Amino acid sequence: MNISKTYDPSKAEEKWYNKWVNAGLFKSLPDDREPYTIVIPPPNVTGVLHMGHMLNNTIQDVLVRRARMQGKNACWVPGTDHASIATEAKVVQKLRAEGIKKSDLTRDEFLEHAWDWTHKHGGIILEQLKKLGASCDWDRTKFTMDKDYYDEVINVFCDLFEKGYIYRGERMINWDPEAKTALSDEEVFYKEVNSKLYFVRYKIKDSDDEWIQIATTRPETILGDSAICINPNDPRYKHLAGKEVLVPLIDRTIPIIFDDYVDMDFGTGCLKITPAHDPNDYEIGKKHNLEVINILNSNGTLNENAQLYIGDDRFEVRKKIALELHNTGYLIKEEDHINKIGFSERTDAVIEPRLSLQWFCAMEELSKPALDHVIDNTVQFYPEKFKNTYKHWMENIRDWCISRQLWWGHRIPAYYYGDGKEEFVVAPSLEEALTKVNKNSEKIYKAEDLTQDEDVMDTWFSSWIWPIAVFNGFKDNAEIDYYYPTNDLVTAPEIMFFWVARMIISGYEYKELPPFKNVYFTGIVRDKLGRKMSKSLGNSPDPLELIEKYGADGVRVGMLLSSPAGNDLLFDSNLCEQGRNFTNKIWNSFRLISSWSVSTEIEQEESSKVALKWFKSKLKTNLDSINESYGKFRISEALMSTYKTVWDDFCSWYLEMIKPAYGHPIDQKTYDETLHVFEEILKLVYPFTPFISEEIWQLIEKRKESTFIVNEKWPDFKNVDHNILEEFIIFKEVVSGIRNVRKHNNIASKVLLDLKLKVNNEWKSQFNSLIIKLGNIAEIEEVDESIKGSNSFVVNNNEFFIPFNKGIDVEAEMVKVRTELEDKKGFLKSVMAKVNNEKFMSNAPEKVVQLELKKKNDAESQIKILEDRLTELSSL
RNA sequence: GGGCAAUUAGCUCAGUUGGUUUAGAGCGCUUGCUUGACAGGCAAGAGGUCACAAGUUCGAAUCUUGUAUUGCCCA
Repeated sequence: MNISKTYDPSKAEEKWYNKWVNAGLFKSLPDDREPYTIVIPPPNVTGVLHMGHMLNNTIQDVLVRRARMQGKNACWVPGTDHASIATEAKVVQKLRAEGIKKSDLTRDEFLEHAWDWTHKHGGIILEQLKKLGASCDWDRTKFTMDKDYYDEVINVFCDLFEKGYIYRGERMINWDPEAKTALSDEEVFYKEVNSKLYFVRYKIKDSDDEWIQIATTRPETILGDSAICINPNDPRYKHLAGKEVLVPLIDRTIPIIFDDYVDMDFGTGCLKITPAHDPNDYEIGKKHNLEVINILNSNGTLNENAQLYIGDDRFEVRKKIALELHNTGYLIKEEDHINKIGFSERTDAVIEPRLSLQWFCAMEELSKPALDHVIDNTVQFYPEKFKNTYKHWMENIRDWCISRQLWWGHRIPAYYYGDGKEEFVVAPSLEEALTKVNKNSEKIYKAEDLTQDEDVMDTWFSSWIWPIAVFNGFKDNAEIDYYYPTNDLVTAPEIMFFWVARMIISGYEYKELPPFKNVYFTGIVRDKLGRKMSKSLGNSPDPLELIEKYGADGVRVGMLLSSPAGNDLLFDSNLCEQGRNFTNKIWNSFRLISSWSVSTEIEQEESSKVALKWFKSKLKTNLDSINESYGKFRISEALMSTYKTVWDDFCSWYLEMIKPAYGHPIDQKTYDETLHVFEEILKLVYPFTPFISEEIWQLIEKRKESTFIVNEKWPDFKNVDHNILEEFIIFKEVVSGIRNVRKHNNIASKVLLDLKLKVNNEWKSQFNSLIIKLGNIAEIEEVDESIKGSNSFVVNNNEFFIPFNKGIDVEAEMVKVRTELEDKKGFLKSVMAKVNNEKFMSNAPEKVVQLELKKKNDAESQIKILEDRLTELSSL
């Protein structure tokens, strides 16, 4: 077999992915096996793969592929969400480029464009996931706007309305004047901005020349002022009780009120209250029964209520009014000021607090089980620290504003039959709405008398039922019973509240069970400098280019190498390079094995026998720790153990141990057993590097058509020989000792050496044949006396000598021995400090004391050996 | 401002209820290797008063308190 020197992933990956899919390996149907279920966090339907997806989906694929090998019925459900705001924004943008305004279209026409866009760009991301190797059951691909899914979202809305959770209410909401929609708190991000603090004076009504000074960052809202508020404890203003002031420029009369909400130290201690345009002011306004004067239109321009600057944009007005206040003597001064301002996550527009009639979902009662069952670990978070954050949020949960002033999404099933605020019904369809309306009405309404609410629901109001809806779980069926609760959810902590918490809430509400047992929070993928990867910074590599360059397996390994759960991953393409090198290492180990000619004539060498015995025990202990790491969701730890099993134990030690001399054949027995352990190793690496594992597994022998490595069982070894593992450690030290002697004396590895051994401690000779082989030793001879004029080293208190006919560098050797001696003496000193401490001897557990005594003895005999050696050397 | 984390080698991280030969890994670094699997490699090596200070203890990276710095969440 002619095997290339380096592994080329490009051909293997596409070939095997197609074969896997065609063989239906990723398909899952309920059966009598134990299920293992993951639902994908649905990416935006028109999005493209970014590094966050890469990390997230690699982890899911690793978990799913391993579960499959463990004989579980693994089901990974893929899909996308409709991303209401993001998608609608893109469609609007595209139409605008074509000269079409959204307002020129009817709702249905617009939706047609949106669907066109979705069909054109939708699902690209799922195709990209296939390149990564994602083993999803593609037949189950779900979209939050699929007909059946859509209906379930509507049903949930109606149901929660019936139960009294959903209500319509006036609230101060985050308004995006650009997208003209409400945003949830989570969709607003705050930035520190350099702005100005304007000090403006208001004239006290009916006074000659008495003024009061306020400080504000938003002078344009003066036109909507309803009061001036002062802290009742502020001695400076006590005399103003009961007075009124005039709003500058428009001379509207407003009262002076007192509330200890006001910070006496900020600004002048006088706060202007604009209930329509600030959430805190709104609360104060309610408390003091103030007038609410809304001076802004939905697009951020001023309306008639402002009296001035009608139709001008809020930021324009800020400049103009500042100037006018200055010119008219109202503006006392301006100061530079840094404050935090909310921006829209989607459009980057400055958020405008706005009073508006919205749909809300009351959360307090609904969310109770979701809080309790995370606290009691029914749903287990990895890493656990996120429980705190979760708890904190859930205990202070606020009602969820679920309406969005958009068209792309699930339209709110509320039908209005009159102008009154309460004249509406909620029903899944117009027909049902009509029935409902007419049921309690004297007037008979017709379909055309009803108008449906124009708004759609928050996207998260559709994805919060994802784990149920993907299995059609609102109707009784075998699938939901089998797959639900799902096992693991892998997602980013950023969407813990948006999505994870709400899924748990809906899970308990509709299934009385959690949607998943474990939540694995990944970190955020950042660049080397710790900056979050983003399009605008341009610091994110293109995932597909990475795959092309390093292979999917290489990138998968690279992503996982340094990403412990919940820790941010500082991504560097060096990691992928390391991943690729790893696959190449596996490849070359196979290349080596397959290069051997096999002979049935020759006996198995003793060294190979020992090597196999050791490696099987080693493999078993490694497997145990790998399984343990998986069990704790320490995926990068599992990867590192796997990596070292392959690289260090298998390649660096085992293969070198059994490698036949150049041109010589290997015995049949060793060869067969080696192939066997190699196959086990391929299974171990398979979850991380499925492509190369399959490629090699299929090259090892011609397999039956429809036979794949994934059909193999996850390794399960029995019996560990602990003795041989301990002996190996000593063996390794001896080999290192020999290599060091070679290095320090410039002796080529080809040169055969003699090794003399003076046994001071017991010596088990099991590994002797391997010392000879790996150390390139002619023979090992046990001696009673030290060998003068030779290099030496000590392992486990036994002395090893390598006579070398050129003689040794006495000076260098003495330096070496002295250094070692100093180390040992220092060590002994630290041990003696304990042993001589009576309190230690009497208080510490017997086991610990014994250990310290053993350390003492060992150190003492080592020191003696080294001192003797030094005397010897100096006599030379 | 309130809450929650974190701080261990140049970098990214492990370090189980305090004790297992004076702290481990991967990468990087240094020094040798044109070694018949692999330079995408091999071998050897350097590198840490475990943020700082005090305390508890026979014994502290590990527990307590304080300080500093960083990150996240909330207002």
